[in-house]
Amino acid sequence: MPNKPTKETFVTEITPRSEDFSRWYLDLVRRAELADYSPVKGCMVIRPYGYAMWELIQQALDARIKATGHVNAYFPLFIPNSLLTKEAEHVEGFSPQVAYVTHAGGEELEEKLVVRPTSEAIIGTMYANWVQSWRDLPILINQWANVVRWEKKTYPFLRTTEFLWQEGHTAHETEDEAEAETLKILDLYADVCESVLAMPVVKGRKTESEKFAGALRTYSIEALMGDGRALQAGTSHNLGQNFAKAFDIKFQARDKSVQHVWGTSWGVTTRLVGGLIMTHGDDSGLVLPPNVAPYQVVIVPIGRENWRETVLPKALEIQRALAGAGVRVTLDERDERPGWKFAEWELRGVPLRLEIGPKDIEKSAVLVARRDTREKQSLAMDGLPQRILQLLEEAQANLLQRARQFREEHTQRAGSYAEFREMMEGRPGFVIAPWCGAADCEARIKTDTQATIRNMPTANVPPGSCVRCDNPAKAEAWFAKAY
RNA sequence: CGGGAUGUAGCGCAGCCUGGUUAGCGCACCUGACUGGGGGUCAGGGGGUCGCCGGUUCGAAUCCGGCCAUCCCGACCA
Repeated sequence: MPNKPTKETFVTEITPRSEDFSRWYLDLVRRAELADYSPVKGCMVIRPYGYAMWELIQQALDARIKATGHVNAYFPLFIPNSLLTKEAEHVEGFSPQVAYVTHAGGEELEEKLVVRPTSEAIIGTMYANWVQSWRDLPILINQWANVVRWEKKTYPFLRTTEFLWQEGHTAHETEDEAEAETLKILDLYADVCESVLAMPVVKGRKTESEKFAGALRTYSIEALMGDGRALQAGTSHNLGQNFAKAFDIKFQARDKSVQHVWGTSWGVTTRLVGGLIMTHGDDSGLVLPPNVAPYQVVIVPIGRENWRETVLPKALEIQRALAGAGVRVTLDERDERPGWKFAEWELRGVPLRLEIGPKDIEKSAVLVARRDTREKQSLAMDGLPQRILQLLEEAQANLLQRARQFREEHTQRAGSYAEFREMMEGRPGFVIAPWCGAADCEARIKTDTQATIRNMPTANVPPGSCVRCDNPAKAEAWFAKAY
């Protein structure tokens, strides 16, 4: 049922966040035209507005990946099945999710092809040909690609059968270098999340049971969504020599010995778009940080029947001035009522709305409404672009600050298991607790509370015993119910 | 893949139990007029193989069977 518009929400047709977070999210994805369901099960269409957000994330990430010495390349979508099966743990981990091509060209293929769920196998195979000497290292390659993982349960952006991502694959001379690379990328991801998406993340190491199939160690960044559930926003893996041994990636070292390379791989996906929605959105719709807003400013002309003659020229002038200052700006000159346009652009999360009407022109001013705070103020036309840039920065900073505060308010420390369970049943969020390191303890906690260890931010061993058993603690773990 | 629910216009739904003219409502959409600083009003209009296949019947959106899809809850995942 459509909701009555109120002063607070202004928007119809979106389930209130507090009423049903999941429906709110799905309504928003559809109404803001970010994505649409497709005829293919589990596969969504990313619509232009949603794709524009992904493109901005790509640009920010790509620039940072290149600035740290990596280069882009492209590897095939299809992988011969025999290659995928070379690394035992890797196959075992991925086989339930793999899609195969068995027929092509009107015939059954001699060897079925895997539609890549990730590219370690094909890239490792190529690296084996490319590496001879320590002088060939490191190899620092990234690719932007689509991958397919057959999922039982799908959800727009957060979990779809086909998704877009970037995957970096590097090969190094030493273990230390590979570990440094793994952590460097983790920092890079965290920086993009915080400075571009205004989405604070917790960096840490994954447990054995949650690590990437075939990796030595997996690190992740974890964000907290508006409903108190955690979202894995990116992963970085130290592959050790596992894939090098499986794919025979060897080099002659400085000391003349022949050794296997040390590998890493790392990725973030279109899931980030979902994370963005769930971090900042409200009952009126999306709230976009300026750095990922396809439009940072929308200009809405206000006026009487002849506004096209009286107001539009001024609006166009402002548009040109802002565009000239590097602002992504659009002018809404559709023949709709202003109030309707306000609601529509709020739904789409545009950070700043400029209202320009006869009254403003008279005062040589313009009315600015902020999406993040809903504050309105009149600004002089003089020096407007500089003031707008300043407001965009303020909005960006405010959103990060607000999200940080939300996370802090939803992060607790548990001393006992009783307390832990109570916290997990009560207000959702992160619970920090000492853990003994045993997989069965971890599994038991999941059965009892649905919470999993998201990651372990430090290598420090906390004093005392495991939150669930009496064994000494080996790590401080961040628990949460996760997407 | 197990348990529950739902498929009727782009979206949200009524009609089904108790079969029977032309399948209806709200929003959205199209045309026109008046409007225009927070989702306006009026008038006119377009849009449906009632998820698919089969059965029962003189007659099926409605009853029966099968299939498919989607959503919610549990086991796997970025």
